Amino acid sequence: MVGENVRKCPECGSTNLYNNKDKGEIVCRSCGLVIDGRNISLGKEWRDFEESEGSEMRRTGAPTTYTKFDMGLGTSIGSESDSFSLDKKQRYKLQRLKRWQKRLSTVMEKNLKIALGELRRLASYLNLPTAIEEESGKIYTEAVQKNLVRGRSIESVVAGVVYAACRRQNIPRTLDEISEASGIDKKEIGRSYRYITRELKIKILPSNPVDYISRFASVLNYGPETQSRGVDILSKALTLDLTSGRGPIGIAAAALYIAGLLEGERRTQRDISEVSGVTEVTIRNRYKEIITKLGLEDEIKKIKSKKEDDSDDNSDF
DNA sequence: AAGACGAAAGTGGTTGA
DNA sequence: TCAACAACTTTCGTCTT
Repeated sequence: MVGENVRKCPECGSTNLYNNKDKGEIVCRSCGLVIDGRNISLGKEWRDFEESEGSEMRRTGAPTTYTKFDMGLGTSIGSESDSFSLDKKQRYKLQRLKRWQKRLSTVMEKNLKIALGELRRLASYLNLPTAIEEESGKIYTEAVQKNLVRGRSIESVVAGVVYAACRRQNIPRTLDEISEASGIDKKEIGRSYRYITRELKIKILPSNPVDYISRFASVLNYGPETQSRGVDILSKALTLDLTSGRGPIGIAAAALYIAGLLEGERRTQRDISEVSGVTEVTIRNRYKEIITKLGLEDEIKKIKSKKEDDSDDNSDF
């Protein structure tokens, strides 16, 4: 990964940064800090990164894109004279296309224009990679074509669509985050999200808690050991039954909490609750479940008594 | 005083009759 | 369409550090 330019990690000053495109994050290799906070507007740089990493797609003029209402083409189907050489069947097809385009451009254009503007705003606020924006645009276009936006506000549907796109690309954003970015109520987003995915038959696998770990960990200033420990705990919990039906975020949060205890980087439940968006109670419940099922109770007790005992730092695992 | 823990009641969504 | 149900939240009291 070359071409990372001159950015430095504000935490440790290292220039050894890693652009994790999958997660939409820029991470410091030395201290694990996620540098690209979602509130920082870095839209320009994002594109730079993508191009410098050899993505060919953006080299030849405007790409076709779902983030413009007509995919950026601006083409309209021509008049009769274009079709003189076509046979009957094809000409009929062409006519139908023209009718379609007319309907599309009159009824849906306005809606799409507004929606895609909102979409872009959201994506840049949340610092989402372009792939998400594309997918969101695609989904939304489908939704409009199937008349799914009727009673709902454009904004709420856009928010729901963005959430869906994030889920599909395994780039986790919580409902809370999208809610904050869009100003739409969490419930409302969830509602339109469910509606859209159901009607469009978008299959979304239950989100993997592991996807949340790295982001939460960096916000909480956990070191890399704790982070991988958290993933470790999490994957063990996954192989047991612990995850079915439970909210993945709560599980991720609890796993991180435990990892913090085990690695001596203690955070309060409230801290974790704040960054993860689930309550302390839920974290506690998952926490208890996990440690009993994984047989971690003794280990944790040991650590706690060690703290009372003396603050020796000869712990080895 | 702050954090951890847990009980009890409430909320919104899913499911099955 | 409604009731039962599970997961999660809110609130609050108690214990621990």
